[in-house]
Amino acid sequence: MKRSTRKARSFRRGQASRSLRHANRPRRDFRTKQIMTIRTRFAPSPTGYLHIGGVRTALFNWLLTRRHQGTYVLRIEDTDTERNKPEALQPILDGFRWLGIPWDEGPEVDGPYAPYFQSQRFATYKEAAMRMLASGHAYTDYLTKDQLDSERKAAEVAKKPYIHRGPHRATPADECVRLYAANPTALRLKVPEGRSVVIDDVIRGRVEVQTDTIGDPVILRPDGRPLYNFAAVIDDVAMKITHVIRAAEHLSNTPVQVLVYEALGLPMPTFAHVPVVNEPNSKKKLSKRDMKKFVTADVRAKLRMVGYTDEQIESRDDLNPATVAFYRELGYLPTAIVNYLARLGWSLDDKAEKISMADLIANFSLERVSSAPASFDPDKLYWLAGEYMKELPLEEKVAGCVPFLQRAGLLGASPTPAEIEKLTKIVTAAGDRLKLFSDILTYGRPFLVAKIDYDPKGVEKRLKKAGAADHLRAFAEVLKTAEPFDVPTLDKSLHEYCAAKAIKSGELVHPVRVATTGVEVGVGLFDALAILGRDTVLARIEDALRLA
RNA sequence: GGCCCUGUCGUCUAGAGGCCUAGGACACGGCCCUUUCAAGGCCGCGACACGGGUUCGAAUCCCGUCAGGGUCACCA
Repeated sequence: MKRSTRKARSFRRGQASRSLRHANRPRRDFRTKQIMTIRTRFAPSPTGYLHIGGVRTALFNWLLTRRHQGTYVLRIEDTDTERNKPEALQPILDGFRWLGIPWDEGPEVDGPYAPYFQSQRFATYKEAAMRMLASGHAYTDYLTKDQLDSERKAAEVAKKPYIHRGPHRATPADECVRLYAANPTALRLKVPEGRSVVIDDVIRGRVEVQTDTIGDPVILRPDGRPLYNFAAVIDDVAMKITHVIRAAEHLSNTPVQVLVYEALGLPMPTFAHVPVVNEPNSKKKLSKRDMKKFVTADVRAKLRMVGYTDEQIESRDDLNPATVAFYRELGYLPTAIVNYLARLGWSLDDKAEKISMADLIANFSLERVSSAPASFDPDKLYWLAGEYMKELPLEEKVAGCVPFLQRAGLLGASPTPAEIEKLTKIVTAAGDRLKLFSDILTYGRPFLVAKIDYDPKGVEKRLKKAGAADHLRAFAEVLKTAEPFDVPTLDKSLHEYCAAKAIKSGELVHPVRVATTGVEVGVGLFDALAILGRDTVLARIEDALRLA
């Protein structure tokens, strides 16, 4: 078993290098049975938020179709009507649009294989299930939930694996059809005995599973709603999906699906199971459940800074670092998120980290997707966010900051040209310090409030220091006549003052910074003074002297 | 527990029998620059899970062990 897997893997890698070498002729060289256009799909269930791991899977699907001029489908798997809420779809759609991962077919855009909601396709599943019932590939099962549970428990007590086989397995097909017509019930797939199912996975190689280890799964509920393993197959075929690219957690479902393809005599797609995304510094899957545990004190502080109350953080389940919404709320650039996610478990070569969307599209291949799980690294995402922010045009940076300032009450609903001009100066002065749009709240605050708060630590360290007050008073006199009140002049004035008094520039720079901005950390001092303007600077120094 | 998957620096990865004294990136530490913080420059720390084979030669191929993970629903 292990042997065949490893062989398949090295075989796969051999293929990868070949297709890399002939990257200019992908269509011809692409190693699949399909010659026709590639069609992939991402099939979320409406949960109310976009999970970071799901986005990566979707991205891989999307990237493959962009590279090969294929079609990317978004299909909504909402068959579990008890759990899914219709309004829970919008955040997912919004999220993908914001990230720049549009879908060619699916909700709101439709397409030739509509509808793209499984809840609207029940007739199709029913029809297919009836065919399986008639051909003897499925059978009726009247066992109740309680009976099933006790079977399961009995197997557990006996320490035997629970492999369900219903009482009607051996019932002739026409009898099952009659039974169902008279009394509709759950339908199960009749898993063949004593053979194996082989999955030829692009990422994992050859995977072989014995059918005797697979219980007969329900494919249709008594009320006609299909189960995932069944509906997915029917839809993938109906929507002509050529490549099923999904999370590795679905690998163990695949044998069941393969049996459904076989039972219905349907063509099989190429499978690619991408490894799961793990929690930061962990070997555990970044789970959809208990995401609340990622809301650490640090995370909470950031959310509060951008304007969320504790109640909101508590009640909304998308405000945590496992969702896309979280990064959007904090002002991460979507391009950085896409780049980061693409590199998580996939690589272009031995060097590339920052890869543009165009390069991603030009070079993405399933062959270079790692087969081992990858841990999500918030630090690296943060770094990339900064890298992308550096190259964002100034006007776009300013525009990105505006909503954050408005929410914090530092800017009105419709900013005046003068306000935008000032903000542009602040953003310019902030330079590379601005990595996230929300960083403007830190760097911009001293310039946007009428009255600053003085950081007690800064006051203690810089203003109460011996000599600081005297220098501050004397330098304020210099500032009164500095003309023009701009960066070069201020720079020159301060250094001349320090030279004249024979003090190091730091002895004056630090007190002036704390006096005029209230804090020890911020944009360059002369930039700060110039933005504030002479009157404000003098007034704040005067205020500060009362604390010194 | 059964089945399946996976093991290269803390993390993401390069690596396809000799280009490996194992490369890059994030993080971390130090120094430089400097007006604080960023940014930038330089330097450093740091990994082939283990044990057997095969081979002149193994991170790479084979076997085993160990470890981690995924999954075992009338969820998806």
